[in-house]
Amino acid sequence: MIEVNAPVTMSDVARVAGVSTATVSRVVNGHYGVSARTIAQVRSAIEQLGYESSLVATSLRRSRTNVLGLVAHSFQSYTAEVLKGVMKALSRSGFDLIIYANSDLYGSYSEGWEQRHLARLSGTLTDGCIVVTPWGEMRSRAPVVAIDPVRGSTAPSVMADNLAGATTAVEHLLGLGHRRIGFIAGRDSLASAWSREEGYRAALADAGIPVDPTLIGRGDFNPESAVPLARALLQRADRPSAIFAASDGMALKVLEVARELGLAVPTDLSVVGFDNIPESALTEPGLTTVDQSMFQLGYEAARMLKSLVTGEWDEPSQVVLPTSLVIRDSTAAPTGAARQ
Amino acid sequence: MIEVNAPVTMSDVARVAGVSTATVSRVVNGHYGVSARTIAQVRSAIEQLGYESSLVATSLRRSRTNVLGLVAHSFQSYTAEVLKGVMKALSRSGFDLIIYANSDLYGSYSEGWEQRHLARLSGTLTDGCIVVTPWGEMRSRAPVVAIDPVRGSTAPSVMADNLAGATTAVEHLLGLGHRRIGFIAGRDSLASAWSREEGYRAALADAGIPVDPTLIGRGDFNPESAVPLARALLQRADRPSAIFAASDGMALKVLEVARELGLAVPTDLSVVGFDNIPESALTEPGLTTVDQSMFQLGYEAARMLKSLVTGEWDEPSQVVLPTSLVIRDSTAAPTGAARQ
DNA sequence: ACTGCAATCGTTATCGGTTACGTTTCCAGG
DNA sequence: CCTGGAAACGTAACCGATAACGATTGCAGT
Repeated sequence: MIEVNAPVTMSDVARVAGVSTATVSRVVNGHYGVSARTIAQVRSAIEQLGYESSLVATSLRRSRTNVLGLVAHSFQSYTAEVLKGVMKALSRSGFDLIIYANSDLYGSYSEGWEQRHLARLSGTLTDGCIVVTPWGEMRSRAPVVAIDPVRGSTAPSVMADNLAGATTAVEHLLGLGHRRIGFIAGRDSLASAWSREEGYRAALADAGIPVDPTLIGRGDFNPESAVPLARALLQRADRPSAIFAASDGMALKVLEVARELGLAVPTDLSVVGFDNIPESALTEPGLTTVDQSMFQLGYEAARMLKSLVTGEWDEPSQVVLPTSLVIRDSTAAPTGAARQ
Repeated sequence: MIEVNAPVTMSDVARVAGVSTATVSRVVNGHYGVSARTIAQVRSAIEQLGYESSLVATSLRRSRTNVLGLVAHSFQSYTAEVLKGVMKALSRSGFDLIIYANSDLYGSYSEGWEQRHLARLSGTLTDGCIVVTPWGEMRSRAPVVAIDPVRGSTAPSVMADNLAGATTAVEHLLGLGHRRIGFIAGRDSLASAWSREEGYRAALADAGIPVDPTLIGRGDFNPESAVPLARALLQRADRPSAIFAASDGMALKVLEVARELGLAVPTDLSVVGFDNIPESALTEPGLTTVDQSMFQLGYEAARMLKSLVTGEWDEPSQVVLPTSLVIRDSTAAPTGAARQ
């Protein structure tokens, strides 16, 4: 009779098979030095007891576990999309994935917890990690690939071509005739936030329009952070005719604020976001945004991590992925009223 | 100087602090029996070395880890939504979450791997698991909560009110005037598939319409499985004027097949799905479907698991959540041509 | 000064595996 | 018959932590 409630360990198998745990281990791992007859005995005992090796015990002793980790600072649409890409890349690769999420993700709580989790995992459980977090550079014994890294990081990373994407977005607004374009920036520490702001500035400069610092709001990619900034921009007498937000999450909040203030989009105000999260297609009006294929970000990050772990290393360590502008219904030419 | 590349263990801390590892452990876990002076020394050593306890080693020795697990058979929209709910429920609960995903999730490969992963995790790493998989009942030493369990399972589970949801969906079609309504069933082993079919039958029975077995296609919730079934149904001379699919994934494939066959939706064919995954709002036309709040499913499952793990146990073990019909543009009254 | 009990801290077994090393078995070669 | 060496297998150390237990220390009570 099989005991279902008691965990069956290797020594249980060893006892039943009449061998030592070392031999069981050799059979399980297919190592050399076990006679065919013994192998059969051990396998039969494993079958009979329903033995499964403990991931924990194995990883404590071994260096390679064939498990990769993903540590994310939050779990919204962005991360979910990234995750799908990661899973796709790991499909049939022999690597399993462990996603570690802590319970405080909804608040900003402690900045250091990703680092803590990374340390707790990478010492033993995982062969390497993908991190997607706005806080600091991660240090770890095992390889780490960052998605959307912090500014100035030289570690392996994958990111979108934020500069080009932002430039295109602003050029789109300029092409529609907008001249006063507000900007809501992302978290300053991230390379992406920086590049998106650079793109904004570059596009304006190219059009010969001086940057008005008062039209720039300092958000942090957290959607809520955009609310007061949008309110401030839109309640001004000389409000901008368009707002470019550095993320869709923030852009969607701009739409909300606009509605709250009685401004029609795109008639009274044009809004452009960045990311193209699934929700952006669902709003009314649909959000014009820069698609950065978070799926692709995850896919490439996982591919890179795999090659780092296996020691192949055949490509550059900082990958930049193209973006594309997705034009929906939140942008239009400015009306006379909003035009200055 | 801090060594970043060498993993710093408890004995490193002990050496620096001039105490034993047992004392370090006591300090880390806030146990009784350490003098204030020693605590300070140990803390300082921890700080200096950047020590983080290894999750693996800890969980091997301890019974409680304050980590819950999630094992899913695939990682599509459905699971992603569930996950968001789980994370919300775990927010600030003191429980962290580990999601284990294997690399073969894209194929159907081996039916047993969830059980294997569950065994590998629940022996040690996690205090309990949420499983969302269409295969079999899971046995584990630690508590397990199933989302959308297999039929006849008496284990703790969370599921939508599939019977009522399906009934409402079919009644909606009947109300529009449809009389020949096809059905594409889900994986037979799942309680949800069974109930949705029951709802289909019940609604027809209530309307006094005999069930035509040839109008029922046997899918398995995998979107691809719906393709040949939809083709078969729609190429018949007496094709149904409406199709109710047991999942959105399958319903979206029905839409594709209809387009391929030159049938206009909803003019020539009405389609209703079940789940309300995000994609269903994006298709053209938008899919009428039964919302089962996968977010809520995840949320409730996590809540239940928490109380099972902490031994509270204050609620029934099989939770059923309400559903609601979401009417979009894929359903309309049948036209004369399609009406029989 | 001596005993007794807490408080404090180290020693060691243990969790479930892996693996270096040692031992035994077996067979071929001298 | 003896020896050598490879194959097969067991023993025990070890991974990084926890906790039962024992040993030491400090201090109050007599």
